[in-house]
Amino acid sequence: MANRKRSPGGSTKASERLRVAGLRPTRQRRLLADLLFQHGHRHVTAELLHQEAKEAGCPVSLATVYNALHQFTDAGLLQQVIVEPSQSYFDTNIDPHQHFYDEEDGRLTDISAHISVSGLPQPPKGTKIARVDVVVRIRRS
Amino acid sequence: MANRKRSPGGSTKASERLRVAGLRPTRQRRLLADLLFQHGHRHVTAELLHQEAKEAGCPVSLATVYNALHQFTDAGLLQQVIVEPSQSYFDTNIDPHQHFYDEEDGRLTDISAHISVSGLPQPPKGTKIARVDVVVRIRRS
DNA sequence: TTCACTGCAAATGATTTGCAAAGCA
DNA sequence: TGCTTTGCAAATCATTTGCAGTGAA
Repeated sequence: MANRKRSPGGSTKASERLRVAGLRPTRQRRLLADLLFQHGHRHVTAELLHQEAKEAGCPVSLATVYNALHQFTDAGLLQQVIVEPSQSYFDTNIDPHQHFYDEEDGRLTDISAHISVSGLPQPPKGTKIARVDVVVRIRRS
Repeated sequence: MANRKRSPGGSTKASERLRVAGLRPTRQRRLLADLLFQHGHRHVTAELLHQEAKEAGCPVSLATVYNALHQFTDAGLLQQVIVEPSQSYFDTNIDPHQHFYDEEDGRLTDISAHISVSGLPQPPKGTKIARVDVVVRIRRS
């Protein structure tokens, strides 16, 4: 590994990101942030991330992974994607966008094309639209 | 109650619907079908339907409610709506349509307006689009 | 009579929680 | 040091399953 400069507190990219988000950059959170944000956009489940941490030689408790995923989401670093009952996905792409979801292999993919949804009615009175989720469910032909 | 004609087997509307769908019209399934289809379109959870059966004076085991909901769905009488991890909703409206979902009170509403989604890209090769789900998440202002 | 269906209770799987020990500021 | 965070194990919650008893054809 190349030596990487870091200040006494451990100011890597991940630490920076965490600090900005108002989260104390602990060892576990730094590792998870690295796994999540180091290589472009990703879609992960808690189980998967937990597994990756273990494989990275830095085991983190599953409970901590759950905590971190929710803290990251609350801090606006992640977005939760709901496509299955009984399993949560977290997306490192926090811009408004849509997904392909393959029900057969449980794989989630960002749709890069710009999709427009027209004809949306007014929301019921007393409410406003918080978000419009579009999930395109696909199957092997 | 008005007296309602029924053949020996119990040919109510519900029985008919079940028979057509290829499901044996048992007492429990008839009750659940009545609760579901008697009064226009509905969105129910297993827990809610179970509760309603109990209140109707015809308690049905929760396991049976789950079985029935899935059998009805497989038979094309219901559609499953996924808006929350950890809880399944079933919709008696099986036509393609979209939903408002209020995250605060967990209420699901059909969108009656015609929504069009344009700009959908080709699905990944080897796959085809099975369904496009649109969920408009709303919040109290 | 026979095979599908139901009900119960136990099993499951994802997620959460309580609490003592460990870690960052 | 003091307050936050972690890890473990136990608790929860929705859902599923195994299996013996029940019911529809």
